[in-house]
Amino acid sequence: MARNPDETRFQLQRDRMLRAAAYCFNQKGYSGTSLKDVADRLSLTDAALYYYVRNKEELVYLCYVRAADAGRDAMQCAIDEGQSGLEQVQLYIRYHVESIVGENGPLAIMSEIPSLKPAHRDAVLELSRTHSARFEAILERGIADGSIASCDVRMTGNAIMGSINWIPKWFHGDQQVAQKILDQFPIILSCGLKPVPQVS
Amino acid sequence: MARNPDETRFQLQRDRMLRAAAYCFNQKGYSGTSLKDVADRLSLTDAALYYYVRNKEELVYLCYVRAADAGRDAMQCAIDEGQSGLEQVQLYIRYHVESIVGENGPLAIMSEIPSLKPAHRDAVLELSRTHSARFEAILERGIADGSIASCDVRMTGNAIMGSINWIPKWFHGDQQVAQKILDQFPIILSCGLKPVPQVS
DNA sequence: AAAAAATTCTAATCTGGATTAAAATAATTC
DNA sequence: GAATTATTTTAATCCAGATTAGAATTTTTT
Repeated sequence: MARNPDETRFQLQRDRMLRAAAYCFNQKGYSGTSLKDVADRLSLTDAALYYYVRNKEELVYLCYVRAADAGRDAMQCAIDEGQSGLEQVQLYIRYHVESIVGENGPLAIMSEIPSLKPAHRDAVLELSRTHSARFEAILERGIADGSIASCDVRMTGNAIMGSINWIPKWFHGDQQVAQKILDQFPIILSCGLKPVPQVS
Repeated sequence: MARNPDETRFQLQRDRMLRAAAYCFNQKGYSGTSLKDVADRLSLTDAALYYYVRNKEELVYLCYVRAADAGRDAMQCAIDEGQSGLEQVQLYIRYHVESIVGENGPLAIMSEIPSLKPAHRDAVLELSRTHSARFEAILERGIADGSIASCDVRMTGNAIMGSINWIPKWFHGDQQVAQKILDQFPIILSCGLKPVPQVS
């Protein structure tokens, strides 16, 4: 009966589940969280989860796809809105961080890609590679347009993304902190990129 | 008979074990690596590992302590050798990265602290907190001596350390890459700190 | 409000991989 | 080179936590 397939009860509940799972995985690690832990956060029984996912492996997989989607969306917005390459980098950082610490719930840190089954693992790796490549393309665009100093885009990309990816390890929901991250990270991670900084 | 307790056969073999375990954990994730995986890398039986550690939990714990020690040593050298705060930051990054990608083997990424048993978890968290605090102290020293621009040291610390901590996720032993990381990371992560960069 | 479909629960089973016990081998000491 | 100690193996056991089957409940449809 739902107009939009994303509004269906099933989809909504499943999404709640993915957020609960992401929270647990980030907090207690993959092996440290049982399906019961996830179920408890939803006031459900562990067995109920199987109505939404085939098994734990698929739960992880879906968490990762969800995280990858958020990253992709953040980058797309940044590309659409930013003028220079530098601006796009800064916007991307802001938007991605926003989705990590913001209200659409925690995003799972992709710590366990290798334990996914081959098909899922390959899919996630593909998303991950594409994402990196697109980020490096932004950096190159910035170098071309002069907004970013010449640099090794592969290493620079890894450095910046690493910083972002690590956030869930130390951020635990405090909104004061969330605001600080949001304010500081785009500056910290990008001001080193400016070829001719302000002398002020 | 060994002069130095660190030279004893037992100690050496255990250290090999920790490196093998760190490699597996970083590569395949905690849950994804069985004790057999670790044992295989050493041409041993899984049961033989129990001669060196009480159980898997302790194996993880020791990996983390080892990683923490490396970080601590890197920072101590940096503090001893660097003049300005900025220089200390750059040296720390270089030394720490060196121990991550260098020959004293992979260092375990601390992804599973929460699944350690309380006593171990607390010990590792303590090491971790101390490390962060010392790094922030360096940043503050740099701000005081003018080599580092005023900034939120907590966030800046998290950003830089996150970048470093994430390296094992994408570095898999290629020594070409190792050299690049070593060359680039200190620059990427610190040049944004300079209050008055060179105009060149 | 009965029937159908969707969702959740109870109560098992099932299992991979951790762990243990005891025996076998290798290294060291005397 | 016999005795002692250190290291590794073989061959079970053991168990937390994933998974399943089927019943119970709740929601939706007609």
